[in-house]
Amino acid sequence: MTVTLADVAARAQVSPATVSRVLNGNYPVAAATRERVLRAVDELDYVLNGPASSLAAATSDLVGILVNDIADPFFGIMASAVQSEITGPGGRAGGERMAVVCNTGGSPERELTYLTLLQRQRAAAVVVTGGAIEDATHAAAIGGKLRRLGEAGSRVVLCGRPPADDAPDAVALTFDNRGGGRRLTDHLIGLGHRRIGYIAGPTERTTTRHRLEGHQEALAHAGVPDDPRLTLHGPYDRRSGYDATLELLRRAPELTAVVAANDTVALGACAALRDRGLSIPDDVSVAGFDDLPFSIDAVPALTTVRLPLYEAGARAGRIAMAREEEPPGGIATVHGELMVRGSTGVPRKP
Amino acid sequence: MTVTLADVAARAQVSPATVSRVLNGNYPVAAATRERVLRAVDELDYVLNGPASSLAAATSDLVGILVNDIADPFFGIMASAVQSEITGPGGRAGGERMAVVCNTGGSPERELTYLTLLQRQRAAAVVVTGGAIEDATHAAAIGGKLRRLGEAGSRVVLCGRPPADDAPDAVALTFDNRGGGRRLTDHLIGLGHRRIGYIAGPTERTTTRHRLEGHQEALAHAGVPDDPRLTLHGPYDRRSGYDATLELLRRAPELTAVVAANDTVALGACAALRDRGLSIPDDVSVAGFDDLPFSIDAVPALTTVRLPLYEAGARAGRIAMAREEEPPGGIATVHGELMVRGSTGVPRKP
DNA sequence: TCCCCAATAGAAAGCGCTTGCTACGCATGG
DNA sequence: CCATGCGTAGCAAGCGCTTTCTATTGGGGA
Repeated sequence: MTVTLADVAARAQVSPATVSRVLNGNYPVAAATRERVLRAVDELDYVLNGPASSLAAATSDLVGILVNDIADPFFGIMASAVQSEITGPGGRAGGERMAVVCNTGGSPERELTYLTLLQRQRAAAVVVTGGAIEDATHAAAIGGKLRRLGEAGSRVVLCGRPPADDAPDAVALTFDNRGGGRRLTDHLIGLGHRRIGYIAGPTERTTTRHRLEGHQEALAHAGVPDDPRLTLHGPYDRRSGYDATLELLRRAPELTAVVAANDTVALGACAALRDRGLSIPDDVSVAGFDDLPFSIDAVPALTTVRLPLYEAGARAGRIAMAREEEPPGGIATVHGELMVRGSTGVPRKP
Repeated sequence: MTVTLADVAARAQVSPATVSRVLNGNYPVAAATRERVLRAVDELDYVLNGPASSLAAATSDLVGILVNDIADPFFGIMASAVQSEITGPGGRAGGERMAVVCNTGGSPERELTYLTLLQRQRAAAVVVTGGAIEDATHAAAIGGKLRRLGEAGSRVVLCGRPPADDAPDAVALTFDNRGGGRRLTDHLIGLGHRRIGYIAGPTERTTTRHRLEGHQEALAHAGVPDDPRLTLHGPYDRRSGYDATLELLRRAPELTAVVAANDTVALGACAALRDRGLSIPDDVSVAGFDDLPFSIDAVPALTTVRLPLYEAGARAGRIAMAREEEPPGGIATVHGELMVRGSTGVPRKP
């Protein structure tokens, strides 16, 4: 029914071995023979059987990319970058690799499930994006899985996630969330803000904690008291920003600035302020994090910390494909850049 | 080195066949035996070899999702929806399926390459999103590929793309782009607009053509002359909206409304208008298409046509998994909903 | 009591490919 | 003129799993 290597071999009057070698191009085959084989492939419309090939060769062309949420451009951009780098020469059988983008929803269980699935597929490499869950049990489970993946021959790269203790051979490209958070709040304090609300991400995530720590570091450095009532946690979505802003306004009407966990949350914060009739930045300044594409189109444009998501993803992809050297020690820090725009300004209130 | 089925079998004191049956759960195995096998699996930390399994069973757990651009939420949302539906019970070996999100960049060549790769992997199903290229050669090539995929046992579902002539068995969930475009421009005409600029997407794409046709239909219906100088083509990005708006303003300063090919383009249009000191909607109304999450946060909020991307993707996923019946004739039209918001209003100009 | 069938486990034949090793030429050098 | 060696091609042994067919039970109806 389906055309197999043997059919092609028969048609080209060579052995299956020769056909395989022509297709993989890693063994000398006389030009005339190759020609004949290629013609037969074409005439029969032959398509290699991936599973059979992977089984025999004990490797596959699959590259896994774990993301928390594909629908979120934060992850979409990284995934797109990884993907753009993993395709190309160097692969077996056609040189094309396939990216498997796996949506974990941020759940460690699903993360684990997908890692097992990738291990099952003998993935050539795995890129894990997004912050880690801060739970010893989960961290150990995932770290162990990553280690075993590495041992089984998959290259493991963490992108935007701190190094995993249990997977020492995994390369980590870590975002400097703490430093970015620090600079953002430094900027606000520099403008004169003293009462600053902070809408953090979900608890128990490294990203959330690091950004918040940067914020607190800035407050401490400037001698501004850190009122715990001004820090709220919530998911990384617009709604959370909206609700939290309303709550902050209730708790501290004298607030002059709101720092959001990321740009999406910041957009929600802006909407809440507008609905309350407050002007940005005259009444309240707003700052985000990530600098996603839409942030510049907010009105006023959002002050934020730009994370080079595409560049980081591309680098992760290259490292995963061994086309770029690993950073020394397997760890590199990716810094963000403060983008000062219209949404932050000097506080008008006394 | 790596643990195999045979190792598990040895440890559980059963035959490999039994282990396989326990894992696949499609053959009666006594509870005690199953128990013993499962324990051995656990103790040995066994992970099934996917390629071997796929080879022997002649099917795989992979589901391909083709998108033009993962970084674009339009596709991200659909991909995420498809993914959420393909996972779950009914699958072999653990019941987990893997979504392979493939970034085609809108190029028919890459589309073809990925389809071949999926065929190679014996994908269980393939969901193709996004508009088709209107080129007879490419359409035939892709249609033929889809047909062969179908013949090889993969279920093929088109999501947001018109039916492919060459792949009659592919299910198609088509967006009513023409109707949406029609309603959008009807709305503007109803407000009193007569000079309406249209920033279309790239030429030769069904999506572009259909939306534009809807616009023209509305103009014709209202007896408004269709000035070809007011229609510009460009990619589906912000930049295109920005540049095209400037150009439209140059060509027709008396313009009172701009319809953009999608929300991202509309955001660019808004930015251009703001930079020109024009107010929205008093000087110029702006409308988008898709209703992506950020559209409501534009200032003023964007009038647009909401496409139920998540619902459509989810449905495509279910159909791909044969968990939902195919629409009659294999074709269903998904309608958009006009969302009237602040970015459109009665024209102020005479 | 005996036979037959349902329930369960095993043996073994592949699935389609890769690859180490072997075999065959033919040109070259001693 | 024969030994040497390089350049190609073929043989055949798996890779690890699934699944058909067969074997072995134990139990219930006749």
